[in-house]
Amino acid sequence: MTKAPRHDCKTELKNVNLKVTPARLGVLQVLEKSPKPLDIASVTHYLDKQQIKADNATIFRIMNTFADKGLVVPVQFNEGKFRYEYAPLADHHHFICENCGTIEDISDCHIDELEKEIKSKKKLLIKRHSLEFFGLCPNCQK
Amino acid sequence: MTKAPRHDCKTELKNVNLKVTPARLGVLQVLEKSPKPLDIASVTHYLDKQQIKADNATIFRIMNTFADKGLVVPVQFNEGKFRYEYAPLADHHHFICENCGTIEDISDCHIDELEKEIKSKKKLLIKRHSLEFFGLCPNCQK
DNA sequence: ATGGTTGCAAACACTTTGCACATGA
DNA sequence: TCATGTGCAAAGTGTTTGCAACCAT
Repeated sequence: MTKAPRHDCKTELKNVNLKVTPARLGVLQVLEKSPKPLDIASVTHYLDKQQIKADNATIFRIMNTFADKGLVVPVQFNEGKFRYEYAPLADHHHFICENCGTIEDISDCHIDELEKEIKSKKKLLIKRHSLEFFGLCPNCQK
Repeated sequence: MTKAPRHDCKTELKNVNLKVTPARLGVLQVLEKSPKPLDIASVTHYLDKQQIKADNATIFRIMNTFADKGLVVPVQFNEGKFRYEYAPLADHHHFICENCGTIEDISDCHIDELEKEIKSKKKLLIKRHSLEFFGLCPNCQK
């Protein structure tokens, strides 16, 4: 699998015809370094800490733009809100603790084979899938 | 002792210690007969047609109660709202057309094996999972 | 009789939008 | 410069909640 150049968010933005602004850079950076999908509140908090001033509406707009451009993937964990995951990191799945909300990565899912099977059976064009597991993490089982 | 019919909604409600009311019966009925998860608006619409008067807040409350009791499973298809599926029908998966919103059932997913694998590797207690495929249905590919 | 249910309205959380101003290329 | 991006405030959804009245058991 190919990896994007590591520290070049600017190029990444230019590649998809987006102007480089502080808010966009900040959002892209935090998403790239986050091991789990982030909600808007978390992104806002990160930008605050970085002294990057950005309205909530702007962050929503940025996320929607990024999603359109394929930079991020919106996901929902039955929380009633969206989270966003940096697209190149999005080819794995998640376990969500129903008690404390901890999110853990799950990989090694051979869904691809399943997708092929479905494609051949029905005439569906599958672009992506989401697979989440819900339950209790080790701590919350006690 | 008279034997209850198989799909007796009243009995189903009593079994989980819920009082039998017109709204609850209506909600349970429409969920049982629906081939796909329904959002609140659809349920409201159905109740209207059946001349069952019920406030939106009541329907939300009923859904949450049903979810607590395990009668229904809330699901999200990245639409920004919840849908609800009658639990006994919920052991399959879905394909959602990103263009027209059509929902199609997908079955024959052997995720169970995967779950076992994960359980043995990590100390996670998995209670359920959700698997959705997104893409274009036959009509929208044209 | 009484506790569980509901209607209503208000509050909430999340997300979108209109418009004027600011900014990157 | 000029199209694009942003801040602000307002509005739009979806969902929850407080409280009084209501109703199933």
